Amino acid sequence: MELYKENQLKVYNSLSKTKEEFKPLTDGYVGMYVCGPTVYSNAHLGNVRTFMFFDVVYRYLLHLGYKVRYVRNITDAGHLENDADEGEDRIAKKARLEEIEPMEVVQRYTVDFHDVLKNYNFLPPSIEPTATGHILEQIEMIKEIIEKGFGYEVNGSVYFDVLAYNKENHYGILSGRKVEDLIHNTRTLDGQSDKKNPQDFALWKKADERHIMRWPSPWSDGFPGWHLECSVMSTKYLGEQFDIHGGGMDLKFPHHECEIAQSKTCSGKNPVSYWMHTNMLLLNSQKMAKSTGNFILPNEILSGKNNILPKAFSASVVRFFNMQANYRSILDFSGDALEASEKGHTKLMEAVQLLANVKSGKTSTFDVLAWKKDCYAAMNDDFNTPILIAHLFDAVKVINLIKEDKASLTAEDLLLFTTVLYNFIFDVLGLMNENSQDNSEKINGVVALLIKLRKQARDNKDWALSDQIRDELIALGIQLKDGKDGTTFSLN
RNA sequence: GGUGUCUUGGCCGAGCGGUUAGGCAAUGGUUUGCAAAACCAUGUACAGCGGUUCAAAUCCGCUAGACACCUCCA
Repeated sequence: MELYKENQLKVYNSLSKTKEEFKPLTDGYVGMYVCGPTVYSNAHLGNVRTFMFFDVVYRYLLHLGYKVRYVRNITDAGHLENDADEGEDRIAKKARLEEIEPMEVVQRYTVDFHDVLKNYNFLPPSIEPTATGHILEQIEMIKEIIEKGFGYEVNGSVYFDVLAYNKENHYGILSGRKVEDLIHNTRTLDGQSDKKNPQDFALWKKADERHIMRWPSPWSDGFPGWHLECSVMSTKYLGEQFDIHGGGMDLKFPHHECEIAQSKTCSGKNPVSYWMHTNMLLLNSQKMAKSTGNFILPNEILSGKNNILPKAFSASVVRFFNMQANYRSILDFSGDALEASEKGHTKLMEAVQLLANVKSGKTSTFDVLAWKKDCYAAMNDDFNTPILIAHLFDAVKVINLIKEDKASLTAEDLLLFTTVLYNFIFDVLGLMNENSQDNSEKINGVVALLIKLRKQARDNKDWALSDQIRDELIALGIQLKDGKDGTTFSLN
């Protein structure tokens, strides 16, 4: 039997602002769409926090036995700078600055993005569509919106008529806004707009002569508005209605609001059952953002080449750090916090390694079934990874007690225990045991030899020599650990 | 100005009406030739004020502070 049948997942829905029982539209199948990056620069750690959380959502859904179609787009056109209607296409701007082709920018940062995802052990989504690959579909959708009376053309550009939509619908339903309030509080923009009212957003923008990213359309040579691509691609690959739509909190308004308006205009239905939003990652108590320069790049953490952290950290530690906080909470990034996570991560992984050599006993002193239930309960409760990790440390304690002969598990329990632990650490959380991968055969052999020599010295009470071996190894980053059953080591 | 979220022990961070979250650090102990590492045990909290309740970190109100969105943003 599939695990999802015995695990009732609860999901916090941003739309209802409550935790709801998760019921897919089609039993056993889940459609999930997550707003991906705009590839006009490197994805920073704040961006990655969102993708990392949904990676865990994806992993857990798969673990539960759901068949998941996970769509995460790449925005490679149509994402405008400043005001969505007066600004300049982000990709095109970067290309002009760097004097390269727009698609060269797209390629460079897409490759970088994928490099980061690989380093951080992400599962690839089922489909990773691009905006430029769906210009035709976007034009079709604009036509449909115009036909239904919610889009209008002015000077070659097409806008969505928010006030018309709001008569029968609630524009602002997701972000808790009212159109009337928006009208009062919208800042006056300097550029003259073709729009009927400032809340309207662009579906298609006419490109001026210098604009290099452009496509022909019934209205003008131009490019699609940013909000459109997600409506188009989610509908195309997941249908008019699908289960989960994810993204960062900052996309709630206006991006997701616009998506709802566009999709609902075309299909007449609410497109998404569960809206999930991740909270922001802070650096120096401020939101990480490309525009302010307040950010750190994921690969800079791995290399240690940055001005923020005292040293390099592994991808798995960064994952662990992220998962120790709830995705709906603001998380403050700092070197101290990462270092604390690193130690906890090491403790966890060392216990996992110990587990491989643990022998079963006649009785079980630990209730493995109850523990397993707790682990699932944590994840079933809106993907509560911090609670899951707390339970994983219960397991660490048990493993260490077994090592000290103060606890035991029967063969059957030990197998279950190991399976569940591995499932959650590696399959669901996507952590990696880098330590074991780093130890090459040769290093293992050499250190084993030194341990042997040191043991001989110690047996002869030649403390000077044994301490020399120990101290010089530690200087090289190799930590010897004297235990009851001999000496082991770990690399720092 | 509008809207929303948040303020937990030395630090990070769960909990969201009654039971020890967890990690890091600290203290004591076990272990060790001495150490390191490891393990075991332990403490200090819920921004302030007021209210509801048998019971509040948890619900309500006010005050102070922080952050976010309202304009591109994961």
